Amino acid sequence: MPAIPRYYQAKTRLLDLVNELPDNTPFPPERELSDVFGMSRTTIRKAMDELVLEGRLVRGAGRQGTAVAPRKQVHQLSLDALVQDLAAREQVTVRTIGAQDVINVESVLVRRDEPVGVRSTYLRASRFPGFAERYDGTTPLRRFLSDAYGIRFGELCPWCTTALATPRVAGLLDVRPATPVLSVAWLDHDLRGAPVERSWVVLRGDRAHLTVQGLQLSAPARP
Amino acid sequence: MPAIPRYYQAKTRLLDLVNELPDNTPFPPERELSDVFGMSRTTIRKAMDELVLEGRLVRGAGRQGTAVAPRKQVHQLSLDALVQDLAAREQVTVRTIGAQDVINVESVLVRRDEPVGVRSTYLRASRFPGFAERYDGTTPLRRFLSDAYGIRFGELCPWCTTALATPRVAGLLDVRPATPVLSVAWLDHDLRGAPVERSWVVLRGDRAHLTVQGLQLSAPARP
DNA sequence: CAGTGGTCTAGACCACTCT
DNA sequence: GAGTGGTCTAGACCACTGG
Repeated sequence: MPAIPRYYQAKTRLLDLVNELPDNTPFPPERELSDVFGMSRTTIRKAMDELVLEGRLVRGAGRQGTAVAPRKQVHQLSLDALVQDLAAREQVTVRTIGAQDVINVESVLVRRDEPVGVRSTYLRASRFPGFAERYDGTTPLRRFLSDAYGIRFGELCPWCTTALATPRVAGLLDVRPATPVLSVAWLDHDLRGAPVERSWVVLRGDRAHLTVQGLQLSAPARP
Repeated sequence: MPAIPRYYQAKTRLLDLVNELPDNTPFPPERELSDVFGMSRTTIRKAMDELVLEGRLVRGAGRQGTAVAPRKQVHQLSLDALVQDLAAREQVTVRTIGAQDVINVESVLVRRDEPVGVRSTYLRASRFPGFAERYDGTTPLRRFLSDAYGIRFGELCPWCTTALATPRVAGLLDVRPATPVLSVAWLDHDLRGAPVERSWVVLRGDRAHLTVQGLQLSAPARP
C-alpha cells in the first residue's frame, strides 16, 4: 500500500478541479471520475465525501448530481447575540418534557433563508409557572425571563466544542447526519448563583462563524 | 433500501455495546462483528467510523485492535489563555517563511502529556527585527512582543468554527486526517489599529473545550 | 506467524429527479 | 426512461503488531 492513499491523491486532484470551476458548476458524475481516474467508485466517493464535509462540493438528490459549492456565505454570529437570544429565529417550539418538570424551548436560527443553527434552552417548569402560555416565542428568551419573572442574571461562562450532528439536528439544519457542527453551551445563573437555564446552540460550521466580542483579557500576570 | 440504513442500525447496536463495556475494553474485531451482524465488513466499518469520530472507540495499529475509548478527559482551555499564549506549550518552532517577510511561531498545546491543540502565529519579520534570535520560545508571545518591541494591543474579536484536520495538523495532534477540529482565529491590532499578528489555534474537539470567561454582554436593547 | 485495522476493487440494487 | 447519488456486498492485498 502506498504511503499516500489513492483516495487522497484523488482528493487532491479533485480539489484542483473544484478550485478552477466557478460556483455551482455541475461536477462530473462519480462513475465518470472513477473511469477517468482509473479508481473504483468507492475510492472516488471517499475523496468526494471529504470535499463535501469541507463544504467544497454539494451533492443533490436524484438527477441533480454534484456541483461546486458556492463560496461559503459565512454568517457571523456573535456569542453575545446567541446567549441573549437575539439571533433571527424561526420554528420556535415550546415543549414540556414529560413529568420531568422541564420546559424546552427550541428554535432554528436562520440567515438569509438558510438554517444555520439550532438553539435549545431548558428551564424548570416549577420555577416559571405558566411559561408555556405566557411566552409568545418572539421575545428574546432572556429578556422575557427578566421581564415576566424578574430574573437577574449573573456571570456566564459558555463553552464551545465540536460534535457530530444527530439525525434530529441534521434534519433541522439540512445536513447529513454525522456532519461536524460547532456546539456552544452555557449555564445561566441568577445573582444568588442558582441555576436558571441551561442552553445549547449547534451551528453549521460551514455556514456560521462564532465571533466573540467584548472579550476581557485578564491583566498580564507580571509585576 | 430501508429508510434506516443498515450501517445506522449497526451503529445503534454497537453504541449499546460500547455503553455497557468498561473503558479500554478490547472491542470485537470488525470481521467478527460483520459475521455476527450478518453485514459486510464495509458496512460495519462505516458504523464504527462514526463511533471513532465521536470518540467512543479507539482504533489501534497492528494487532492492538479496537477498544472502548476511555471517558473523555476534557480539558478546559480558556479563550483568554489561548490568546495570551498562556497555555502549556511544547515543540515551539520559529520559522521564517521564504522571502515573504513572514515569521511563523508554531507550538503544540499539551495537557497531561496529550497533545490537545496547535497554536500558530504569523508576524511581519520587518516589524520585529531579530525576532528569531531574540525569542526564547517559552515567554508568552504576546507578552514578549509587548516587552521587547513595546507593542500595545487594542481590542480583539476572535472567531471560531469547525474544520477538518489537515494531514499536518493531524500528525501533530495524533488523530487521523479529516478529523473534525475546533478552529479559533484572531487578528491582533495595536492601539492605532494596525495589524500586529494573526493567530490560529486548532483544538481536538474530543479532548478540549474552549471556555469564554469575562464575556461582556451588551446591555439589553430596551428603553 | 496469525490477526488486526486500512485500503481498494468490481460489481449490485435502490430512491430519486430531470427530461 | 435514463442517469444520479446512497448504500451494500464479498472478496482482496497491505502494513503493522503481538505472542
